[in-house]
Amino acid sequence: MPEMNLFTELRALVIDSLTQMVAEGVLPEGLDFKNVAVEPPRDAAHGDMATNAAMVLAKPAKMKPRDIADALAAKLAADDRIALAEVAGPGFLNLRLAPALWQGLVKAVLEQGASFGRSDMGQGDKVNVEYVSANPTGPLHVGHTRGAVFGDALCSLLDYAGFDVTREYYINDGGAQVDVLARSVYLRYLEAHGEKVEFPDGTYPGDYLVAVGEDLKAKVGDAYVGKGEDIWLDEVREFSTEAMMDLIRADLAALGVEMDVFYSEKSLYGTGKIESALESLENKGLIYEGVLEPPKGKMPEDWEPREQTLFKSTEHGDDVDRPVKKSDGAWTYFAPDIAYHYDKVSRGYDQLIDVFGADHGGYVKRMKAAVSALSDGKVPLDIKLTQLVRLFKNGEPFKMSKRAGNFVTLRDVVDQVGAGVTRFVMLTRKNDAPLDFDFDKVLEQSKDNPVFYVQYAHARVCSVLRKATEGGVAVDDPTLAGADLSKLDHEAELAVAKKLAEWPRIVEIAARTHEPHRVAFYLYELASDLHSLWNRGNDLPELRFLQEGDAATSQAKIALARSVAVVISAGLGILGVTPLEEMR
RNA sequence: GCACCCAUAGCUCAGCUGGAUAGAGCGCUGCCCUCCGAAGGCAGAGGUCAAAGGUUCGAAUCCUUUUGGGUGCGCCA
Repeated sequence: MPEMNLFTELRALVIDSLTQMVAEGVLPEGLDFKNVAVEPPRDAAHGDMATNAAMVLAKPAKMKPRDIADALAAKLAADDRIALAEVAGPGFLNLRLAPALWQGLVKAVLEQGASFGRSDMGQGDKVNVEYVSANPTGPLHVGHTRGAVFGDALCSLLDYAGFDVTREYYINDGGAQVDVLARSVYLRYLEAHGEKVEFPDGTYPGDYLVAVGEDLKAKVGDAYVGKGEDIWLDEVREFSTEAMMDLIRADLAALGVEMDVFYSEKSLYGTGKIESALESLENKGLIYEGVLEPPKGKMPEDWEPREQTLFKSTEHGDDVDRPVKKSDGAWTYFAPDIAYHYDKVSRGYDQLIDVFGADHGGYVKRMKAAVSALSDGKVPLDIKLTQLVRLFKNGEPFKMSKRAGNFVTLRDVVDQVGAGVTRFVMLTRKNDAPLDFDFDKVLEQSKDNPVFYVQYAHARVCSVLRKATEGGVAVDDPTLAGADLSKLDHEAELAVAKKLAEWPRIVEIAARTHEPHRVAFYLYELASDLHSLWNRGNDLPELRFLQEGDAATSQAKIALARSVAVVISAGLGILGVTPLEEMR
């Protein structure tokens, strides 16, 4: 496959050179090169890339770092890709690369287009990412929105990095909350029949159920009026959860999120799935009857010791063992969760990822313990927690009472600022850090608004392409890729190429750490570099992308600009944001 | 009480497998532009990376303890 990751390419060169040095007797046999890194130095004055090889190997080779570095530098300098190799500091080897390498990189971007930066690190491994999984009791709110955006971007990122990804939603349709939903809908149904109803505590008073009550009336007429729960509960529950899932699917669609699998919790009951999952644990000797100690320091008021069926999760890293059956013999919520993850493991995934809200942090250990036990430690489960979203409007906290049922919904946000802006902003913070979302600021057209700044860079490039075309200069990608890129020799231009070179590396780091926000930050930096070059064109006309009357030079410079747009477009694609071609 | 997450510039936050003089935006200070390649540009000041120990050639990053904040803690999902 076509790869243009200069960092891995250069690392391979360094390793080759070290291997040669071993063969020549300069270095002793049996060295481990695993920790040898080739990275961009923090300070550009230190060159284009730096390697720590000499320092890492000094101890095992029983040599001075300086001596290793000198020998390695001499070897590397012989390669025509290396313009300069010099030893610095405690033993760093700083490399300056030949301009042709950077020019070749621009060409590679244009040739590979959207797949420049794709990685095969995933090796086609099957990954299941469960996200959103909101209770089917109402529309999605802002908290869900962050989880949805994060999970979806993570999936795209993993796909881009060569994993085989399944996007999955777990429908909590098996617990008491769907009974509450059913009763709430029933009240709306009575209301649709002209009855005056009140919503007691413990029901959902939200307006969004009015239409569901009316739909129910349209379907069954007055068949349930004046009847007891035993008559209507099952039917109404099913009718209502389906209605809610339709609502949720539509919410997700508005955000541009499409799931591959919706997995029903209810389907685990009465089908033997929970039983067989627990049997699997039982066979490993991890199920027993016992009494838990009360939590210290926070004694529940109605605590009394009870014997329960427990999962020995402490054997797999949990703090205490967890009950899987209530004292009345019914399953706890944890039991279907175990069965669900057992099912995921059984479906042959190499890796599982769960995206939860931060308020579920307490379940991380027990879920990991369960998956570890169920898969005999073979399937890793990573759980990503998304922190709160704090809403603002014009710098003022934007509060709504959830109790009243008028919480801020995903729709509220998307309708006001658009799906693209919503998605990008939700990814401008690490998943485990709280996020401030200001309805006004995210639409601001200025440098401190990353969404705008990145889109603006893309739009600017498109504008140049349009102008060039108007001026009769061919700017299709094949033509640009074939341009004389040796004309790109200005330090300011090479700086942009160097930033482009980081893209494949960013993809791999972000994919490995499961942190899509790194893509958003990188795009901001790339956009910033483009704007910086653009601005320098104000003072130095020779840095302008369009060179009047010189098609060849224009094409070389536009090739660089176009490369930036290609990478921005690819990056935004991962984030699920559509790049803009103009912003007037 | 216990567990998990967090603590980086005045503010909001990045910071890769541990790597060199810790970065960005805002704000502040100074200079420049009034162009239409636009929704400003350039430069500067600003840091005990919460504290203390430890590991290491090297720590914001890993380990331990402490302080301060958030979340959660048997029959709610």
